[in-house]
Amino acid sequence: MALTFYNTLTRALEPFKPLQEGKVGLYTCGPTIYNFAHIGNFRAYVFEDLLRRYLEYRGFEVKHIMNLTDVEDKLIRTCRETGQPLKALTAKFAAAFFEDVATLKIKPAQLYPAATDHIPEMVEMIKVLRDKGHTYEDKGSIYFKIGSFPGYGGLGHMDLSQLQSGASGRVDADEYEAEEARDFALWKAWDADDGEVYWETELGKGRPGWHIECSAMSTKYLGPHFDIHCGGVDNIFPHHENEIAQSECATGKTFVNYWLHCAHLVVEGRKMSKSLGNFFTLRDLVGKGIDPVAIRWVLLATHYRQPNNFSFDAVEAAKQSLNRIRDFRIRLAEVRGDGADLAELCEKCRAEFEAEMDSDLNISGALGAVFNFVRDVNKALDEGGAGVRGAQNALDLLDRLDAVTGILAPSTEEEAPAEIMDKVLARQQARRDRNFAESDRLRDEVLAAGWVIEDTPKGPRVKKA
RNA sequence: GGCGGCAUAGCCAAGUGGUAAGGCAGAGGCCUGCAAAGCCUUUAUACCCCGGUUCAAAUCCGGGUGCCGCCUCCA
Repeated sequence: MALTFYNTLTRALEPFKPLQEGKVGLYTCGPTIYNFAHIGNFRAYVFEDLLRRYLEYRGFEVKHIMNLTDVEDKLIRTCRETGQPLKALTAKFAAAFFEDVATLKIKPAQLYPAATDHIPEMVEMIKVLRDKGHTYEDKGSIYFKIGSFPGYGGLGHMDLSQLQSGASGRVDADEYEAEEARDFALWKAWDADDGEVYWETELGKGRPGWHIECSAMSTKYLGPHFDIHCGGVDNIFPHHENEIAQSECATGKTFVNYWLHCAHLVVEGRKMSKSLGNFFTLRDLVGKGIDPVAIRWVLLATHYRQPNNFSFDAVEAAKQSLNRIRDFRIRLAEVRGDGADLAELCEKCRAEFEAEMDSDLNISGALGAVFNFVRDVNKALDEGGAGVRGAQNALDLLDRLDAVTGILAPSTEEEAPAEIMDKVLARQQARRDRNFAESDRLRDEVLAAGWVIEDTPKGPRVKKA
């Protein structure tokens, strides 16, 4: 079965065909680094990570570019209010973002180009658009005339005549300077509020609009026409719509073949908002002692086009699921002797996993296949029907699937400290003496210290509680 | 006002015309000195509501209700 993606452009499932055999150009809209990213943002980045990892699993060489938006209204306001230079502010949050990416085991993109490092590229593209008659100037700012691009509205399937100016409440329409409210800024002329944030260019003194950065940088690093562009559904209109307009008008080429967008995340069934008290950054959650891999699990385990309901019950369930996988791996690692090689079970799991993932990254179905595998192999182990080779085959398969999901790795927990192990040994002696009151007392002590004892035929196993 | 998405057990979540995957939690059993882990069995007369199409619908159509999103810089 062929790898298939749902393309926002056509609103249909399409077999994936890269422009170049075996290679994929992937551009994903990254964060605006004016604050710590929240878990809703990471839902998108985790989805993109899954996409990228699965493409690599499928043998594609993926060139993944994620931009960092480091000049924008909120940033400029903060600079003005705090007196900090723009770069100092963005450097701090960029560093925080990369820490968070590592925490969630997101595979880093090959490149994270920042908007402010690509002003010349943006100026160049705006000049081309100007020369081709797609722009107009007003009070020093340059706007893109959407009426000059016949395909405008194709991605969002928007009927332009129905657009209500300012309906989102995000802008003050009265202050808007474009000829038509639907037109968008390519270049914004400097005004006093911008303070020190400006560039002197052939277009005048000012700063770029938001949309142009993605067009300029994706073209620079992936070429004018590339394979996949991702983002959250909120990016469909206007951001991606505008990117298409700019890029296709500037280069005369098709911009992107496949547009993939993920649905939003809600928390406890409600839109995440500070007033509801359900707004979380990754740091907030890790600070509560939640295993980051459990967070990754919750963000990942819902199909990307479904709304994801992040709840603490779901985190708890994910944590238990993780334990199940980790315990399973421990059990496999302890297998000794000859026995079945489990080749059939491994092959069945692999085939089901791939079939589900091929189908527009159906991760829920794919994880279902993994859990069926865990159950079937556990059963084989119970019946003494598996040997070292089988266990190794199973572990190898989990490693391969972990390369895709990032949630099937062994526990990285440390060994229990010596004083705990002393108590474990003392408990063993008490058990041999059939002094169960003492052995249970020692087990409770060990548990109180944060370690769980599981007795196995080969002796006690000690795990972090 | 316009447009789009979603609604499946206590919770999370697949399935999108042929009779409800999987996980977590719960119940019973096996194993264990007792536990834990694991295994087995079990847990939705049925998929938001009301109509309709069909031999057959969670799945298609129409109408509701609720939630989420977009309609100029939010993943």
